[in-house]
Amino acid sequence: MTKPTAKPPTRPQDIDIDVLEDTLSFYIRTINLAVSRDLDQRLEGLEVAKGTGKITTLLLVDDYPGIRPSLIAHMIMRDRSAMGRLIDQMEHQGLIRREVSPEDNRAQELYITEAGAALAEKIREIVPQQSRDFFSFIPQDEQALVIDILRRAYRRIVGMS
Amino acid sequence: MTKPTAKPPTRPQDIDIDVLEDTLSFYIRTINLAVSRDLDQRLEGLEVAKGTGKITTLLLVDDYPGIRPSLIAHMIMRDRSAMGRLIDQMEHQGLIRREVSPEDNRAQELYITEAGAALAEKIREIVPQQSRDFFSFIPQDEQALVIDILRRAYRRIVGMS
DNA sequence: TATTGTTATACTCTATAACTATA
DNA sequence: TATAGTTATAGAGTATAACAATA
Repeated sequence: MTKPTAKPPTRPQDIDIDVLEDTLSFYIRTINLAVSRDLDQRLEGLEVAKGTGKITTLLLVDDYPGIRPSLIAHMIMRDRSAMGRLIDQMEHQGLIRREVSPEDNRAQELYITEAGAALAEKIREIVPQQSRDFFSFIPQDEQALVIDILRRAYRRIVGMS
Repeated sequence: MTKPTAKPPTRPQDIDIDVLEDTLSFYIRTINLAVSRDLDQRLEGLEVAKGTGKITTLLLVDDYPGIRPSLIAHMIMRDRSAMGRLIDQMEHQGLIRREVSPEDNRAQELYITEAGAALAEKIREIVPQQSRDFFSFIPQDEQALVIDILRRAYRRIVGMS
């Protein structure tokens, strides 16, 4: 048994990532970093950035006037406390407003503002486009395939199916 | 034009997620949250948790004695400053150690410790298993398909191909 | 007793820039 | 002048638990 004399690799091409090579969670986690950073750049200055929460919240409040915070929290996989701070922020930015539910005084109802609706419109353009651009090196049919499978995963995780 | 009288949805099944429905980045970002949380639970107490960085670093240092921080930083998509703190932490935990490169005094070489090697062994079991378990509701062949496509995305992003 | 949302805290990650030492 | 790594800092996100009000 001799000490290994091989020089360590210096280029990404020379690296074998071990068991991570076949581990889906690894790819989800690393690609998430890259695509999230890219998205943040695209959204720069647009009051929405960092974390999937704001975008989804804006769209859902726009689509469903009166929707409750706890339902959105569920859809974006955050707890109520994180959701509360998200809403605080978006309310201060004038994107949404909250009312106490007349039916259940514990609960709130969320409504979009004019500024929020305008931003939602922009978001609907930018966000899907960013995704297509970022993954443009993956052929369309393969992208559709991945989306199809991950959509089912998401729906299963949040209990949509 | 009358005010909408429809009641807002109260169940995930009744929600349409708008343009996010066909947006790959959305699924990557949300599923990342869920799978990362699940992985953290599985790794509880194991000195490795939060962020893909530690796991990848441990495996690469174990596989490539003398590998440089900047190369690992590149593989895990972090900058040198984040990498430095990661190494600090793992060094304090006794998982790896660093030496100054004899060839280039600016550079460092990373080496695994006994404790680190032992942990790497455990990681090689747990991490792929967690991924398989978490995504077990996706049929094997579909999982392989997604991995295949995302692997190419990852390799492209970090310049392995 | 369970649920909706709030508050407080401590921890981690992130991004940026300025810095040193060496090449 | 460029590169490897360090340090400092400010901002965000995360997780947890305890809490108030209502049902």
